[in-house]
Amino acid sequence: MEKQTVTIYDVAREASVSMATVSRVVNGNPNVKPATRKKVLEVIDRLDYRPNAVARGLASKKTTTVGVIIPDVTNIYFSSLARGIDDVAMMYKYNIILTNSDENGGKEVQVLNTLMAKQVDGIIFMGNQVTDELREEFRRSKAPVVLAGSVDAQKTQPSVNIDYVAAVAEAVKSLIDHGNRKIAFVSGSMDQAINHDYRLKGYKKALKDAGISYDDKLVFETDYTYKAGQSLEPALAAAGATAAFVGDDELAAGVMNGLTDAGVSVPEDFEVITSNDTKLTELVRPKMSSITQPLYDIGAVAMRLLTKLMNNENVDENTVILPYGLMKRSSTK
Amino acid sequence: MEKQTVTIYDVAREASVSMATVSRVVNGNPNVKPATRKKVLEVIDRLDYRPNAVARGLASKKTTTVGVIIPDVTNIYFSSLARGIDDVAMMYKYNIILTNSDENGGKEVQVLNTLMAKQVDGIIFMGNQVTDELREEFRRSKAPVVLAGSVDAQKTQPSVNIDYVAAVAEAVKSLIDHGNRKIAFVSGSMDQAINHDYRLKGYKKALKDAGISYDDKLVFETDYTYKAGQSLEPALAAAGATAAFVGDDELAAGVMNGLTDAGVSVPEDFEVITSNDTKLTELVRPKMSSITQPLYDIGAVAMRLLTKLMNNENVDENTVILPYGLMKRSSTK
DNA sequence: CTTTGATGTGAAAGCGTTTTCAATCTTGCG
DNA sequence: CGCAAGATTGAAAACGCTTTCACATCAAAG
Repeated sequence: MEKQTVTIYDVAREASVSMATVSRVVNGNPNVKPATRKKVLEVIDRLDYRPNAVARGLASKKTTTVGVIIPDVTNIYFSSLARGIDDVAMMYKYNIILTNSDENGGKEVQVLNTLMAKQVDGIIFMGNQVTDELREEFRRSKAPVVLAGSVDAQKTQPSVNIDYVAAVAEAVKSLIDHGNRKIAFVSGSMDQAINHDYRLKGYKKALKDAGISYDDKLVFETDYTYKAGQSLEPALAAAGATAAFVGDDELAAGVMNGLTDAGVSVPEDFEVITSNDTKLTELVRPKMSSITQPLYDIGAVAMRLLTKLMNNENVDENTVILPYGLMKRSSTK
Repeated sequence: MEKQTVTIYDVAREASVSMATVSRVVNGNPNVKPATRKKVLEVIDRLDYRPNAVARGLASKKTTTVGVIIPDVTNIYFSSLARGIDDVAMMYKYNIILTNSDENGGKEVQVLNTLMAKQVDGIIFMGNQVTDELREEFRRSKAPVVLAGSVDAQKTQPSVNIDYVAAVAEAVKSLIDHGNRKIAFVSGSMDQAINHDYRLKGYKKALKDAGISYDDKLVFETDYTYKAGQSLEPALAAAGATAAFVGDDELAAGVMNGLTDAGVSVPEDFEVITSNDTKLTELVRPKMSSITQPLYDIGAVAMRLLTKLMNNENVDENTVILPYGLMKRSSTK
């Protein structure tokens, strides 16, 4: 006893009008006489008719769904963006197909292809390593692609970010202003544009402005995990660092706790400043000072931008830069 | 210059075979002569043909996408499940349409309807307040619905969980064993089945087993937020509690930090045990003791169960209970 | 009472696949 | 060599909706 689906045709028959008319009332097309509309609406209600979005998608070539590629939902930084994305997507009647990529190039390409096969109307990409292959896929896509909280050195795609260079420079400067000379730069893979082309650049700029020479012994390239941060203490000590700029909150929490566990007190003996201002900064003790970013908004604005692109509205600025700030909590003096 | 899409028909023409044959090779149907298959494959490659999943969905009545309703991606507990869901979904070639519900009944119903309109093949629901209306929608759905990490007192839907009653009872017992008599029960809304029908039941059981009488002054119904937990200290003190069982990790972190900030030392003066064993338990200091749950697996198993349901395979047990444990860290003696 | 320019409505052609069902080939065998 | 049983293929009908185009209707204008 498979449930019988009622189609637009059934409604048309019952209301003694054509499918076209039913389609019109369903889609809010104004060219329908009120009386007719009412009649159709009643039948729709009586039959509990629900339009089939797949058929609709095939006929109209619009699916009202967008693909979202995220490194890992489990990472609060990204899930915060995702939340912003989903909220405005819903606001504009879109749905989100969400897939985790682990920032794995091969997986990203594959996912991108299945998203395109599913005829998504647009794509939001998060991940900081836009390979040539990926770029090529973006280009081939008929659906617009916007990067959220993710940079591509070649700036070929629309994107929403903050000014990482300036933000990091400012954060590092604050550390310098507190008297630190040996400041560690702790972040993820240098293959990622955000680390290599932005954060590190900001770091170097701050050093240079203060007349401190750059020393790559102070640069720590690691995983974005709590554990990785936690086990960094010996290396940090060996390098003689007295402060650290960290590129991810979870990683920073690890660094800080590792330090604390080793008897180093933060911020007295060692200052830590992190990058993403997620909830985590408030959970740990001491609370972590951080660059602040409008996480939710980055996602929201990216999605909003995407809706414009999908509608072929013309947008004045393809790469939007949102404001950042610096929040002093207790992991810095 | 809109990109021209190549269809199955183009491939058929170029390969001088019928659409049916192309369809067969694309779908790996074995009834195709090897030579033909090769020829078609070559054309597909040359034309860079990519099947349109929407058309496929319409024709086959299968979309290979499942809907996932999540209270909030930003909550690590749920995003951990989501990660498990997505991974096995991908393993079985499904995609996930993810939507945040904020556990808001109205939104849930609405979302459920749009998911059904999009013809998802199945649905995974997270959220602990299955209203009658929701239950009715589930019933009406032709797509199977499984609950993940979420209970419905009426047990009408397939689900994957741990034994909350036993787990909480054990957790509370451990607190009792440490000499506590006044143990607070801190959790979310009592409207949620998981709190009212499971956790509280476990809590009462433990008390009863120990001959301690139940006192509803010790039950704190609040939001699942860090802030809510943090501001609970005065109330906890007023009630004379010396320990607390908390239903959510973020909330627990708030409780603990609130206590600490008020000069109460954990675990010496006050013990805290939490429920979800997310990353957060390790981030805070002291690290939080917790009930352990196979978060990722709950999601993964739920998705696996769903695949079976979608395939009409018959499953022996509709409600699967995964093992839990107790992890002693530093927030308990 | 005719003309005219909306305004409403319906017929039918897609949209790009899958899926019968029947037709056509091939084989193995006697 | 002839034939039944498979093995391969193709024709065409769905799938459920949107959209174009033409036709019918109607109120206002002349």
